[in-house]
Amino acid sequence: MQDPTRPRVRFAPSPTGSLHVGGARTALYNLLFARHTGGTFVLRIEDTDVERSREELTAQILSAMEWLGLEYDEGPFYQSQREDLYRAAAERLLHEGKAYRAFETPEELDAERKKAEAAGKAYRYSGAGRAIPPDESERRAHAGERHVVRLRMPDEPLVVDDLIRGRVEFPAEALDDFVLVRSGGHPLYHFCVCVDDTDMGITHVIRGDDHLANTPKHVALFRALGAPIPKFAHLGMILGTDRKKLSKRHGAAAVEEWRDEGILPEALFNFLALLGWAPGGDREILSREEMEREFTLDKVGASPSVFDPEKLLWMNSQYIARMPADELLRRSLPYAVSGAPEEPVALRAIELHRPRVRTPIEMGRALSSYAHDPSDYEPEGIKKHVKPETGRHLATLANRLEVLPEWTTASTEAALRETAEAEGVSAGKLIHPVRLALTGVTVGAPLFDVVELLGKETSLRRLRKFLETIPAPTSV
RNA sequence: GGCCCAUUCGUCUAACGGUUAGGACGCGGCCCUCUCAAGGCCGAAAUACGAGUUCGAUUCUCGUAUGGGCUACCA
Repeated sequence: MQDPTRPRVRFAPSPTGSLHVGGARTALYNLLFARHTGGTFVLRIEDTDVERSREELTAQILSAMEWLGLEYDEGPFYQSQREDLYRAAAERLLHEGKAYRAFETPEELDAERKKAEAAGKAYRYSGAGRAIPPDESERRAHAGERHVVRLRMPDEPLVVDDLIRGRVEFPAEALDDFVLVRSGGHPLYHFCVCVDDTDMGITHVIRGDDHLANTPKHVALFRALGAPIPKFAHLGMILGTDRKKLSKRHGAAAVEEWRDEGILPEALFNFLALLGWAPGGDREILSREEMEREFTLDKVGASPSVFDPEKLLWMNSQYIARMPADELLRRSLPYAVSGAPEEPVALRAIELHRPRVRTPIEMGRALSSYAHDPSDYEPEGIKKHVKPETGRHLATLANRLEVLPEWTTASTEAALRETAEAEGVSAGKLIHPVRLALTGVTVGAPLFDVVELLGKETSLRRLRKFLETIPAPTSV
């Protein structure tokens, strides 16, 4: 049963697209608010637009929410299954004279709108339906005449008390008698929202700024419904780097795209939480518990924020740095497409590469490099590090390594340095080509750690294979 | 067009009338170093503009500019 002293909030996506990061942030703030206050987080799917809503998109949104850790307490409720409720509410509003039927056709309305536009005036619905006596309205409806149901808006200004923006007043002239129910009988968005928020006992509406201008409609509706008016908190929009509302044009705008990029759910969660909210102090990396403990609406900012993928990636690397090795291994393994070494080696490789990767995808690649010999060598590296005498040096080194009694970071490094000295070159002259030989690339973990992890057999095999691909050792 | 919202380093943000305007990402430098990272230290970088109110404005008010949102029988 609903506890009247506990807040109830909701996230209400409409399944006309995948879960957008803006929507995810809204859901996240609702969740944090609910957890902080001991309230309840309800999920409601707004699928009243039968033309645009798609079932598979609902499933996609649900799975993205689960992945991100956006768990709800009640729902999902589907508006498409609650039409009786809306119908009854519309009936009641009609009965009480708070709403009325209007019989204009869409074409007539369109013409009026165009006329107003041409005259340079703001369009408003004529209000003709208001004047139709109830019995006539009833009769025409029963006769099957197509009509919509409109709300009778009050003539006074409507005030929205927003927890983030303060008091916002909307002049009465700006508000139209908007449509509650379409001529086909389908209830419309604003109507469903208010009926549902009332029915579900929603106490706080936390949503995007794009709904602020709709809020006076909702206030009027709640009043007409005789329902308590929830508190509102309108969040600033999330923008792309060009300061336009974030969308597909900006690249990844959907949660699952970031998932596919290798962003960890906890990193995205943390990043999104900080887009518009600052807990105070200088902290950037916060645990879920800390966020739940410290989240309050009064620390949420009103201005829009630009989504910065660069910072997200940094945050991801911070989570990678803090993750237990076995867990990081588990999460990276799916990306080790050409195999991974045995677990003991893999766990050590994790530690070696942890500070060098920003995603499990990169880690997976690093793991694979231990299981598979390089198939080619970075051309730039060859050019830079392979000199005429390099082959000879490497051959000498290989022979020396071959007879090493023990194979460790220290012993192999000593062997290489001794070789270099004997050949009269700096250690770097050997280190770089050896890295190229063993890994195929010029950058990576400290060489002798790699050598030890690879083991004697693999290291020597890769070294000799490399020797075959470069100019033959010149004789002394 | 009308209505509404927003405006601190390039970006995310702190500073609830008095601060050398703080932190983080990114950027540059130095240190560390076999490379690349990570890490440490240092640095450049902001109160959109104009009026008020006030002894004093990033902070309060009003205008301007810029950006955004809404203005459907979409959500």
